[in-house]
Amino acid sequence: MESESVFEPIEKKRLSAQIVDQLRHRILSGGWKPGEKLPPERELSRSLGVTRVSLREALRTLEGESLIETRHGEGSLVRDFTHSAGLSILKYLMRVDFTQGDILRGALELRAIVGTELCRMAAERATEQNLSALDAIVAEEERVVGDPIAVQRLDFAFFVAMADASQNIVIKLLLNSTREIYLENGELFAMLVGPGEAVVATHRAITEAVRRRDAAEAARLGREYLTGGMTRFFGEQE
Amino acid sequence: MESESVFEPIEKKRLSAQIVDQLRHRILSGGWKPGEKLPPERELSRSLGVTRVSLREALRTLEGESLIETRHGEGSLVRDFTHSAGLSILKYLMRVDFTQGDILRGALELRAIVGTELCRMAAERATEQNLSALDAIVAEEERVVGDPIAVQRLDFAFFVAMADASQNIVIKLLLNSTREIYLENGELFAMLVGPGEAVVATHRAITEAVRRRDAAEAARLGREYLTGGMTRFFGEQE
DNA sequence: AGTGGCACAGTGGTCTAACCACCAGTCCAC
DNA sequence: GTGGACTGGTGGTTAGACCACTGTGCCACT
Repeated sequence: MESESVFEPIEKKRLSAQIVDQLRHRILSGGWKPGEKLPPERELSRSLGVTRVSLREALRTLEGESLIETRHGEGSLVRDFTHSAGLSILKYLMRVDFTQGDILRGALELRAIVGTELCRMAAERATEQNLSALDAIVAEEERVVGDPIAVQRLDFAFFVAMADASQNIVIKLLLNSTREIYLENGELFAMLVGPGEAVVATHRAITEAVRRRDAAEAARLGREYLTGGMTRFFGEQE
Repeated sequence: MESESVFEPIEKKRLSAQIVDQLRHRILSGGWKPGEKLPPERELSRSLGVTRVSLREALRTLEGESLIETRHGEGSLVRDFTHSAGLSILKYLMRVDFTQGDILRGALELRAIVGTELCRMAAERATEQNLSALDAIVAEEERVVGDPIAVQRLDFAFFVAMADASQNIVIKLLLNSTREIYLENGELFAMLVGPGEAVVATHRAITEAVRRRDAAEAARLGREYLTGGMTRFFGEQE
């Protein structure tokens, strides 16, 4: 869709965003442990070389991610993200090497589970419009089949379209949570899904199964497709 | 575990949190449409009767939820949450009646899908420690079996313990995203899961299947349990 | 000894008022 | 027509002050 520029965009980030990055990394990597208190805002802002205003904007973001909890008159506590945080932190968790394998494996497992049933639901409920959207994506994939990254991006678009077809907005939200992970790790996922030709063939087969309302076949194809990468990557799956 | 007080806790909320509630509701209910620009900060803060500082803290939270996007020199845009937001907004989306049925149905479908496979994975991977945790929850359930809300809370705890047993932290994060929904809608879910005795019986059966490493049976029990409520609520499932 | 009231120090919450930085449109000089 | 300067509108950041809440310890009273 969009053309790719040769140049990297210049990164300009708000102070608060930079602070968030720094503090979040510290929390996720265990530099601050659950239950521990952050330094007082006045002190922390001084150490960071910013004003309390900027720091506080950052704290609101971290609070939104359930990584900390701020209490008036007491201070800010680090929460146990394994118990409090949602999928929004997955992206950052994968950057903190630290058991990265486990996290990737877990993500792929969830992807396979949900993706399989997604195919089933799409086959049961897709409208003509949904089918057209799927067709359009497959056609576009055929056009760029030689470019692994382009195919991998369309692979994500294909599943978003399937989520639309499933008429289940909750699954769409779940997919949204994973979009950036998918797009930021183009090479990794390009390897996982295999050669472009195979991807397109599978997508076409799934689309046809959906068109025939053959839920069982759609689910079978989806499952095979989604577990294939895991097997290729981790060896034998359990 | 914790004893229940007779009194409701006094609600004290930060200004920024109140602003977030108000703006988020406006976005999710369609009062501001995707692509639309929010009023300038100076103007919006004046309308709300707060300073820019408080407003900006609120905007950082909304940005973290991917409901808006703020650009230096331009303004803040409303994003299309169906395309950008993650599961964190599900809780609020359910409060905006507006197709509430669809959202609940979607959430229950996802719950059934993931829960079923969760049972399978737990059976394949649970440690002795995981099994003890499951036993403890079932025992506690037996103690409070007459109190539907208490049972419903333990139902959630049971699935968290199952997620621990699955050794899949990504699914744990997914569960975290739904915790508040579960706890805030005690009566609804208490009705969905059925009478306490049945809940406990199922949990015990699942625990035993996990102990025997009988993945197929665990999955079957889980599936039956999780789709039961949907059928009861929505009538025949597809 | 137990109770309630009070003062104090530490910390988050909010406000004010500037000024800096970026963006888009306009107009002008070359 | 191309590049540069100007300008108005908007977000980003700063500084410093003051308000509000929490926990602690002391004290007076019972």
